[in-house]
Amino acid sequence: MAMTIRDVAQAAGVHVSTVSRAFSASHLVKRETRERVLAIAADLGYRPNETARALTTGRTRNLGLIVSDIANPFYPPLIKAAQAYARVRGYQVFVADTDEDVAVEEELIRTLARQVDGVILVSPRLANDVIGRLGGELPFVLVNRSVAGLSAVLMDVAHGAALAVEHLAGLGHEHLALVGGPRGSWTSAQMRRAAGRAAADQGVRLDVLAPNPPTEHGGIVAAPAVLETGATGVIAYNDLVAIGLIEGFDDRGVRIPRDLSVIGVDDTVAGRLNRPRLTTVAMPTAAAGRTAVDLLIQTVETSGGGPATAQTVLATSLVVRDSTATPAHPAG
Amino acid sequence: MAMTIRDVAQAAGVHVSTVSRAFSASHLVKRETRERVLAIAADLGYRPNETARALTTGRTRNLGLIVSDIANPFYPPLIKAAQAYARVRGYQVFVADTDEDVAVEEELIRTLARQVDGVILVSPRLANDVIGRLGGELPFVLVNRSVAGLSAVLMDVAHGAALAVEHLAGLGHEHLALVGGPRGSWTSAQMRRAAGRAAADQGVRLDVLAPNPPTEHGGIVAAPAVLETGATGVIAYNDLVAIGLIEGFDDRGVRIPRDLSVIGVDDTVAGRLNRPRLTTVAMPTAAAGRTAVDLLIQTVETSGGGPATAQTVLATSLVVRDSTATPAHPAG
DNA sequence: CCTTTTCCTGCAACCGGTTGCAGGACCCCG
DNA sequence: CGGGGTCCTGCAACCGGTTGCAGGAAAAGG
Repeated sequence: MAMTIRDVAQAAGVHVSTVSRAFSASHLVKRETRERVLAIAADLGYRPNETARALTTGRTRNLGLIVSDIANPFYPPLIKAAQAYARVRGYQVFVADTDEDVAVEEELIRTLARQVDGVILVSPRLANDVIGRLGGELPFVLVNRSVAGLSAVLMDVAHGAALAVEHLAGLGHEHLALVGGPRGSWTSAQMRRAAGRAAADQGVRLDVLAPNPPTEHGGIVAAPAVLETGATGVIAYNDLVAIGLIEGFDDRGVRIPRDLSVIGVDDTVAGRLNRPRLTTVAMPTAAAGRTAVDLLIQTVETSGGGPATAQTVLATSLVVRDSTATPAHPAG
Repeated sequence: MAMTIRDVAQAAGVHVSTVSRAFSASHLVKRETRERVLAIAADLGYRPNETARALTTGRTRNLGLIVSDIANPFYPPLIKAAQAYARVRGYQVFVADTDEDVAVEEELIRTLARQVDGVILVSPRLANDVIGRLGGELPFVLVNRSVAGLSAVLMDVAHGAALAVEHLAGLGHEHLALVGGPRGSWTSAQMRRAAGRAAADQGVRLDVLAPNPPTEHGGIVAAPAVLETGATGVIAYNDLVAIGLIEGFDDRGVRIPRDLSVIGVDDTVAGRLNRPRLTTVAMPTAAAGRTAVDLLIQTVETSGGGPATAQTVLATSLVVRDSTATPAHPAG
């Protein structure tokens, strides 16, 4: 079997506690003793058993990252940034996928609870009170969701939605549609409110269609309903939905951006690869991943340091590409 | 703090070992005792501490899944299938990303080693001997890589590559190019060999360009070199590279499939969304994920049961879409 | 030279479970 | 009524580390 601390102790002729301290970087052990122990450990190939260590210290140096759907291109940049940043901070990030299933989400959190020091929940679908309760048992950081008393990293999608409305209104569109996201989505609610306000300010009409699955298929399915509203500009919950919409429109002979303008949200590769290239609200996903890890580590390491909850809001911007244009039949 | 087994024992008026056995589903405890214990545990909100359990049993019921780049659309379906299937088998899958960095890959395996019962390595870039050595310390299952003595799930990309060559030759292309993948990629080596053989069989010329980063950018960069070969049909290492190539060609005024035919590998969403829709070799990724988990659990649970290494080969197929056509200037 | 500090290391309990062993209660049978 | 099984539960050691406490040795101070 693998080396244990006792094997090292024996080989070095010291007590296990000395070996332990040599590794915990304790200044409590004489310099030359520590160096000797570490040298012996190294050539015995000893590595401390993190599981055992976790049992006494209560700290695993692992973080959980829960997302609703890894296949959504919104997540990978966030995940990669979180993992890379955690690594330099000496932590490990475990990613799990809930498949958009609330029950799985809760169960996953419970399962993870004992194996990680804290969890990052990205766009969770759980109800506020459930999240709040769970937050009492384990350090949490939310991304794209705000719950009283919990730290969160928010992306200013409200501002992004407003920019989208203004962009379309500026092009001359007078009737817009908003294709919202799934039930329980904080982002969707934010968009809806901000878009509504911006539309009022700009004096344009805005119809809201929701809820919808946050996927390409959701977009395809929603396409006919959008056409029925008669809107000439559409803002979708995310890039995937936007792409689905475009596909659905295409099947009905409606061309983008000639007949209809479409805006997505997230700025994913999918939107960049799509033809026409998608106009979209860019979300700072990598920054969000890093910030979430930073916040979580901070919370974990100052445990009991009171309610050090922090909310960070990251800016969004509008990236104009080829899926938006002036309306085909300007009013008047 | 959270409930421990001792709290439950005390509340139930029994010894901790009895509580432990009540949970381990031991038939060693009287039926009514067990029911009482479980009831009390339930309303105390007790959940066994997996970390502690792992310490004595040596089993964590966690599996590691290491991929080179989560952002590559090839992985998500595999990851989702693996996680979903593992869940029904009572296991948890932790995903980690190596960022295409061999050093990170090895370090990750070492870090994970103690926290999981086994690891699935998807398209690893590590050298054979390193993998073999690591395989001695921890149960492994490889995907898209074959190393003597280790279980593996292979996708028959060789057959897929041959189909691609035959498809192009059948359309009338007489000069093909293969844009290979990164150094250390088993898949790339397989493709190369099989495509070479098929080209010879078909009596067409095949130029090989490698290595290349397995990304869209890698394709963009490789585009000029491909044009220089004068080939009229191109097979790319994967869909991402194919899409990059198409983008690179487009920048030079070369249209697909009018001027050049392009075939990808993997059948990812990216290829389906791309315009023109990508002709590609479909890989059974979801099945591979499930099979890998199955194999790994089998290996783990029959530990010491001898070298029960199994190799599973999954079939691939060619999906013809819009990025391939008859050559613009047929020879003759 | 003796007392006080400081520095280092060993001892042993503990984290939260699991499990081999032993013994008590009870039943069956002769 | 005694001997031999079953069945169940408690005891205690153990998994691989960590850490408060105590004590010995060396260094500092008087």
